Amino acid sequence: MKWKRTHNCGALSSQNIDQHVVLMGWVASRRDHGGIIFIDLRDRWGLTQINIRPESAVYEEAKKLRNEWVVAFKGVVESRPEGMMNKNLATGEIEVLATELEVLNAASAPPFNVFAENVASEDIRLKYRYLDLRRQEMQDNLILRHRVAQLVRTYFSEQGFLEIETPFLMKSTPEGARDFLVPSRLWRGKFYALPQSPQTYKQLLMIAGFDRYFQIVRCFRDEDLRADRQPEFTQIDIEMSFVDEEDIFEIMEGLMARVLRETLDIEIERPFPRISYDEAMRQYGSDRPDLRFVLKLVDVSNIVKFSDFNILVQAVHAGKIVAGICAPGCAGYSRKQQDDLAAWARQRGASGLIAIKIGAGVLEGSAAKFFTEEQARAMIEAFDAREGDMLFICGDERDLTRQILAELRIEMAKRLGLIDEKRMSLTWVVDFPLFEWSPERDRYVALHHPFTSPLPQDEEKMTTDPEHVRARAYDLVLNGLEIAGGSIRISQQHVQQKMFEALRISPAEAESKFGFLLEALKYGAPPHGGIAFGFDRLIMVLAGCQSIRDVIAFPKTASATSLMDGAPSEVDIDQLIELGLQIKK
RNA sequence: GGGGUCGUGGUGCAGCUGGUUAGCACAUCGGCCUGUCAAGCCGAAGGUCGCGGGUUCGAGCCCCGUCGGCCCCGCCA
Repeated sequence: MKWKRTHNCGALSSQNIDQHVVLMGWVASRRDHGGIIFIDLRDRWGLTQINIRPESAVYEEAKKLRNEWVVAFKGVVESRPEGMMNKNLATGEIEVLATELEVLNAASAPPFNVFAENVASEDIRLKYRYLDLRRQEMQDNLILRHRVAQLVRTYFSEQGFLEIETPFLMKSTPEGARDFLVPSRLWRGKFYALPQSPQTYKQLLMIAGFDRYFQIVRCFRDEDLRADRQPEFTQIDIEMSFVDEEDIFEIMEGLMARVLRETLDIEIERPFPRISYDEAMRQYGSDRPDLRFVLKLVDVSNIVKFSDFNILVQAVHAGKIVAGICAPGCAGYSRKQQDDLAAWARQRGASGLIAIKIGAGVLEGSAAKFFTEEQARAMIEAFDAREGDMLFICGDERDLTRQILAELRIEMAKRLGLIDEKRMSLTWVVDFPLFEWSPERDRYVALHHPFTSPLPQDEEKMTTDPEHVRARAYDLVLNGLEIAGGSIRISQQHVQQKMFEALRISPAEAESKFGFLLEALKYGAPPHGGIAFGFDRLIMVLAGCQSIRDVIAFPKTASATSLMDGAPSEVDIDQLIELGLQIKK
């Protein structure tokens, strides 16, 4: 490198005309006219056009340049001729007339074009991730990610929070997701676990008196992947002392308002709406409803059960529910379209999907005959349906019905264009159940985690009626995506013990797994609670991406491998021996 | 663990109900061209269709298996 860079590729403008500059970067595009040659020089900050004239000393060498070569140009900033300015380019008013050129590194022809609109398939992109990351879109995503991370740090610091690091090598926790294990060399046969979240540590930090903690921290869960799930992902982890739900909501709403303002220039209304878990399930069939559109589920069991619609009457008598959604303007759906939707529903386990057209104040179609005039009116009223709408009705077990209608609700919203893509809809979902029955484990498990406080008025039901105990737990839902979740924690040891009892974790087991926390709770634990944001998911939404892989520099594939470096891989036998491990095939 | 979908020159795609030399664009290489901005024009090289097996006179196309990408269910306190 012969020279010092004076400017980056996005810095120059007509302010710099006549200045002598040195630019360094990658060749994004070469336009050789036989005489004059134009090079678009690219770096993180932008693109600057280099002009190489036939009479230039570097002309012959410049002819050899190819895409993605790394080069340095010395030259003079000139105004582009009248009519040759490029308004799409920040540096479009100027160009650099090259006087000297140094090839810093020639490059092989890249496996895909970095500077093109056609994006390579994802496996190729992942294999050559360092090239994929050169693309503008990926650069923008990671720059956005950085900006939000900085915002988060600034915001919480201003609010009196401390960023404190917690261990990555920790004790394996039995509840929840599968742990990634790390074998101990010094303690043969023993293992560390990578944290699924710093949950217990942040509670201990509250007990230690730090009062307000946050951390942007990596978490690890050995579960199957999805578009919004990676085996390692990043959380904004937060915990606060001497607070209740309101305090936490206020701080988090402040954070979201600021992030949305400073990234997307969106002013969000506060306080955010709240909906109970029960209501969410009833009205939307989901604990993370997308509220960018309405389209509520309506339970019509009480109307249908008096009709002559035998299948549905029987369903209600069998303890199932009959519910549906009203798809606006869909009365024109053909027989085939209806059948396809029914097949779609059956594929998801429904016994069927009944379509009922709405006429002028009456029901139409083959199902209409089962309803009296009065029942028909009641149906129309329940759905707030209008002429030309179509009801889609499902009659199955409560949870299944809701689940299918929840999916149908989203599917229809997409088809009918009911979703305003620009809108950011934030909602708190509150009053989650504390427990959930696990058929596999034949016991109750914590829906959130075993340190979640019950609602005080439900506390006595913990052992007698676990099903109906509500938790002081809350999720923040953004456009149908769970982006944060948290709870007020148990800060009293006797409640914590009751929790383990309800989960059928024996005192001995509780002692061995969580003894340190139980012990800590004895020594003056302040009331505390917190929340954690899925940082990748948040960035994904802000960036308008469909997958968190696009906002993570080096993500894994859906089968948890890294196509670039080949992880996971087999290891040297000596490494295994040292750890006292033997592979069983 | 299960379901779906995709897999064709370096890259992105096309390839009709199976039928002769597998097309197109970009990239690559060579030539021409002094104002482009994803430059243009002319030309060349480059694939046996992820892999294995089967059906057939004949398979990129059909069937089975397998590997890989992606999406979903289960799973994810």
